[in-house]
Amino acid sequence: MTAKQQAILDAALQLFAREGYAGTATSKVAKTAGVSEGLIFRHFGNKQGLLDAILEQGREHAKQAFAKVVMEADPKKRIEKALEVPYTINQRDYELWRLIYAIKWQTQQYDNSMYDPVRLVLTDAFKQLKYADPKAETELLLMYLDGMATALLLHEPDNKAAILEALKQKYDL
Amino acid sequence: MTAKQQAILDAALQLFAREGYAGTATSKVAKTAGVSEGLIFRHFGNKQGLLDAILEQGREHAKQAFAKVVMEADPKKRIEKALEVPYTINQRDYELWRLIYAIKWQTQQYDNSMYDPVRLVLTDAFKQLKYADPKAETELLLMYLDGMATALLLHEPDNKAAILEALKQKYDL
DNA sequence: GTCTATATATCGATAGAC
DNA sequence: GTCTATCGATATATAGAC
Repeated sequence: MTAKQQAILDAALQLFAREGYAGTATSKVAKTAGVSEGLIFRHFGNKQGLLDAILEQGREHAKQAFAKVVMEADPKKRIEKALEVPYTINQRDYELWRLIYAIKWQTQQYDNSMYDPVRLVLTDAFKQLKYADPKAETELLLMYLDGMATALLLHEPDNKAAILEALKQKYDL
Repeated sequence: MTAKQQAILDAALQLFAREGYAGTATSKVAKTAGVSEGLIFRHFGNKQGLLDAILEQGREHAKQAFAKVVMEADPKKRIEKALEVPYTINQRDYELWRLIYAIKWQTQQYDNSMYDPVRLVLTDAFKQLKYADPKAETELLLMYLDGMATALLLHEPDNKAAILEALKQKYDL
């Protein structure tokens, strides 16, 4: 990975996240990165290849974010760690996450199976804690995470901590 | 509103929702609607005007969806009605909502103040019910709604009803 | 209101030199 | 690895006839 390659990725991430994938011209990516337009195609094949390279980094981030949840043995602590996941996202990765969230609304590019390992361990936790419908509880919790992440990425509420507290209370945490 | 005008709006909504605003050519909208391309610009000025016309309809839908929540006098019933809002969306309006949700990730086009009247009445409800932090509870509930709407629009979970039940339980409903 | 024809700019992508 | 130059296709938008 050369410096110019990384510059292209950085510029593309920033522009794709802010103005959309289709809304961003490769010429603009090149100009922002300070490289020639041809270089983009030399390194990434085509525009889609450039997006794929960025999203691949994103998948790694997601895996890392949920690793602590999956590894937690205690069911109660596992749920608590899951609720905290959106808050563990580093601010400097926000643009990457905004792109991921924007892309999922684009044509059938949404891969929901990514969260299946998390589903498994959460359902198990709710089962151990004798919840009436562990599967429904899991989906509900994932929905909350989605809503919370959306709020953080789009309008950063000023009472973040209080919201998390109110949520934890609903799970007796 | 002539028949062809409506045909343009219908085609644009479908295509913008499925392939994105920037990703959809006006020529494709014209072809799908069965009209000439020039007619689009005659009626809507430019491509952005076409999008605005669609989103204006969307704002009306949103207002209608939350009307029953705002009008409910009983605080407990008000919260219940709010939780049910995503389920009241008609399936044939899904494309419109998908477009709205996709657009909100595009450059600062997100207008969060739209929900301010709902915020007001929900905070009031939580206050009446003696919740510890009514404002945090309101934001939390709105996040739930966002996550739930996302789930319904993107992958329609098979246990919708059970999820709503699990959620209602958390508010003693 | 609607269509055909066209202007003009920009798009993604390639070729070839260094 | 990187740049310059350029291609053909397609984009938004306009003009003028009916």
